Amino acid sequence: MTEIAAITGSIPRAARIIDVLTKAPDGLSLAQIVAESDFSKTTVFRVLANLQDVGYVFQDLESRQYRLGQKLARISQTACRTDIAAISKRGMQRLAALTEDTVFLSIPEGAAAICISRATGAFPIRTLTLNVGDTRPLGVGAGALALYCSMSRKERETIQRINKNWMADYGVSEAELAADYAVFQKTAYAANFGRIVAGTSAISVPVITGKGRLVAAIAIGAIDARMTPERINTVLIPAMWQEATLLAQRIDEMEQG
Amino acid sequence: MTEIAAITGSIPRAARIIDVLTKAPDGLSLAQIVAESDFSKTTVFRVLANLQDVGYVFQDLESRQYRLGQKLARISQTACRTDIAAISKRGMQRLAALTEDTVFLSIPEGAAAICISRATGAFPIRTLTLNVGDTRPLGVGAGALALYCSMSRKERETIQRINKNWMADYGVSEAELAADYAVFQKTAYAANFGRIVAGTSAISVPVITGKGRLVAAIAIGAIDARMTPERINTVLIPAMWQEATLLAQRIDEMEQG
DNA sequence: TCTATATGTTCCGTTTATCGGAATGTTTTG
DNA sequence: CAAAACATTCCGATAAACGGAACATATAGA
Repeated sequence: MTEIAAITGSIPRAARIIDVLTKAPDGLSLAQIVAESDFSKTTVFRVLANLQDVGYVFQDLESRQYRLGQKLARISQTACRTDIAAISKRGMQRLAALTEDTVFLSIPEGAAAICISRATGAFPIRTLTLNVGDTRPLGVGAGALALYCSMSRKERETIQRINKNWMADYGVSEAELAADYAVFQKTAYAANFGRIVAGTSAISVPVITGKGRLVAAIAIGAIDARMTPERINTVLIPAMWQEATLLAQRIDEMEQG
Repeated sequence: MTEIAAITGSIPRAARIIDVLTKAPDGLSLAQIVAESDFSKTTVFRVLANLQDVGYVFQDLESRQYRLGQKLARISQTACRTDIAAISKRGMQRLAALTEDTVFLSIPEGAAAICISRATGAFPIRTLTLNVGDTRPLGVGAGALALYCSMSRKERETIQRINKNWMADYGVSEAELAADYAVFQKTAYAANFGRIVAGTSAISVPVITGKGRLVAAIAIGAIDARMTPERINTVLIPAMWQEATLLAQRIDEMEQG
């Protein structure tokens, strides 16, 4: 019963407009933003005026089109202290090439997992369950499950409390999550067989630095037929562990040097 | 007559809080943000809740501290399509080493100039008129003046209209700006002798790509004693033009390759 | 372990910024 | 030069934001 909740409040509206502008690096006219955002012309105009005041947006002198400003660029530089997406790129591509499946990289953020990178392999049926930028409650989906299972008991409890409703949206009960956790403890990887999208399965391993900090999870998704125990154990998991270790090392290096 | 205008409205408040968080990449507690921002606890809490909803901010699970989220990182990547600050770094450092003075790089954004990079030379008296991130109305200060003077007549008129009040804040009249423009046309560089900060002078040249697009201005600032016509013409300007040409080439390469 | 203090979260009546429709300017287009 | 599209301002009604105070939770000290 997903009520189509209308966006309300200035900040969500501003975020929506920034989102629209993000998809058009070369700028958009007021009318275009109105069309994309479904807000009234006046509202868009006023929000844009506010965003201009704070430097997040500016208006091209000739075209009058609105574009994202440098201020946002500066903010984001502190938002991602180490650019894991960039560091991991090569390893992700190696995995995708080797396995021919789709490889995802997710990081934890609060009680959510965010997909920050994706690489697709050569296999003709592609499993694109997650787009870059998508978020899931920790524990739902292979990558988010690997992250969840790699956290302390206290953290896991906090997560369950926070994500109660969100998890329900995905139809995942606490019992199922507990079962998944138990499996992870035995196999040392997270698995999700067709729970989110029927016909597709995914497995995932965590990326943990030398100091024990959980930084990400590497996941591989494919159609069920390609996810045989045989292939998982002999091909996928070894390769994933290798890349996870490599990535963890590179992150350690970055944060020291 | 600078009335201390209290920040009002959700968007400016949100921007202020994001600013505060930008200065603390490792997160801040609610109380700390309240202290830094001068908003009531309730307001900060509510704004943070909004920012969490849109993914700009998240709360660390254990420490409960608030931090900037990945969403902002992604937004900023489109905000700066070519990272001029990064590309220019070496050249800026070369200039600072050669001249021993302070080198600034500013880019135009709407009717403003934003300083996006700075390099300091060895000379013991440092001229730090601009910080990275500072904005000036186009035409005020050497860098912003070089940008202004490199624009079309139509653009310059638009700028004057938009920046009328803002320029007045700096005590720059339209007549003075017109005079500066005339000088630029003759000398091919912008100069600002002690107008903004007494005792310091600055000169600037524009950075223009092969296709004629104005992308930035390189400026050098120093105490008046170091800004002799002799030194400007034989040392500074040639070096600046060289680096400006180099930078323009590198930007062209970036945007094609 | 229990108390005290600091910190974080919710409640609620008041105020004020936000809302969108309509009117007014402004620029592009035929 | 007229008409259409587009951008900006105005305005009354309303809903969202506001902050103080009450409540809950976490941290530190006895």
